[in-house]
Amino acid sequence: MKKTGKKASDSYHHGDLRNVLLSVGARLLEEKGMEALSLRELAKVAGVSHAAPYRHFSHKEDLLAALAAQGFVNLSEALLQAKKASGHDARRQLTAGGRAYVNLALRQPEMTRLMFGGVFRADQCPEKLIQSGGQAFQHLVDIILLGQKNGQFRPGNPLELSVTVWSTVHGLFALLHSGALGEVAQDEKQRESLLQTVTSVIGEGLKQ
Amino acid sequence: MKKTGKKASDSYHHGDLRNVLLSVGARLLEEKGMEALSLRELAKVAGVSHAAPYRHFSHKEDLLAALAAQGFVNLSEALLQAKKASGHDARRQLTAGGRAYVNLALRQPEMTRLMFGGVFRADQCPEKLIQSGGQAFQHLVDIILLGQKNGQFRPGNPLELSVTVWSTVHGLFALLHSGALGEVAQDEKQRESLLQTVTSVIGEGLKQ
DNA sequence: TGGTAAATGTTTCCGGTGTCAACATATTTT
DNA sequence: AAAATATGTTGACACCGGAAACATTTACCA
Repeated sequence: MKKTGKKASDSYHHGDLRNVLLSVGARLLEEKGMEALSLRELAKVAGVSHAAPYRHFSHKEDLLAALAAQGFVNLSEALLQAKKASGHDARRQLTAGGRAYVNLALRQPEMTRLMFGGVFRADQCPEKLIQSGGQAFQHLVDIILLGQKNGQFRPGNPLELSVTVWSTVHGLFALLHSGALGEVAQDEKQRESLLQTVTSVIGEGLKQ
Repeated sequence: MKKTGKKASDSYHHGDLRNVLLSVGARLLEEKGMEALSLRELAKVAGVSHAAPYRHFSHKEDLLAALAAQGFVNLSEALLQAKKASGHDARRQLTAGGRAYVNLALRQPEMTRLMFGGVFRADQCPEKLIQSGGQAFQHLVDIILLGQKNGQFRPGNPLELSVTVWSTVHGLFALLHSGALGEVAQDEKQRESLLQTVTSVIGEGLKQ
């Protein structure tokens, strides 16, 4: 077994294949879309034989799950960033987080589709995924808890309120990206106005 | 060309293949999931050769789009039904519609995933789809307009408010079905409580 | 240090899939 | 009835996910 994570010579052993597959996979995912991503092409781009990925991922869904887990980590970081930049006002944290979510999702629609698109059946969802997803969710719950302590938000089950907010923000992305909203989704200005309305409604609804 | 839509003899020509493909396709879609639905299996179940579907759908996505369009029609009907059963109170119409949406979506998750999952790229989304989707959306807009006329809902762009509501409801389904909510999604009681919270927050947020 | 077990990559093979082209048959139109 | 058109069939192709058998490199231990 290797220890140093460096690379072997140029020949038989790749040396860092798993990570390369993940990063190349993330790129191809956005480029070609979830359903068009093939392990064989991925292997070819990574410069390796078509069966090599199976040494690192037992099947395709395994690779997809690993990609999604990374996506949740990135989302988590984006939310944390937004929260930090918004002082101690829960409502401002919330709108900042919502904006960060939608922006990130629109920049990586295929990744987001993978994360929340129901690709992984709930009953056999990999543990790693649930865990990294839960961590991202926790940031939202924290905001709700802060707002309730401040008296900015209504009382009530904070988990349910968090899900409400998440639903709205994620639904907004889903509708924007599904094409169901037609031209609205394309125009930056209209999108911004829409986001404003959505956060306003949710903000008012959370007030106590 | 046939005219009567009846069936030909048992042999060469099927007589009603397009409709059969659609109905069998809808069933297989729910059973096996969107990504596992294959035209070849569909043809086999329909009792026809593997290339026959291509006489009715130019490619697989075409068949999927036709299925999704039918899904929008069904959604439209469900929303209309809910609206009719709720008198002239906009807020009651809204919660009834939301409940109808989530219930229908949970009963046909794969269909809903197909409709809103971003499978069809917005720029080349079939016209038929946009149209039938828009029709379902209109029912929601009507409710908002009614509420604004009644003074029950805040003023503002009704399209944006409609999108806000739709986002929340659809996002709730997406999260429930994605597995991101873990056990919550399985328990009928918790789900009901969640739906209650969501509609309450949205309802409050829409008040003027 | 040397030798062996484990890890990792390759080749080969299989069944299944979307799609096309060439062909066959039924239906509609003239 | 003949011709045109719609609809179904057969066969081919390239690609895919995945398993099995084989090759090579690396890690570990006596």
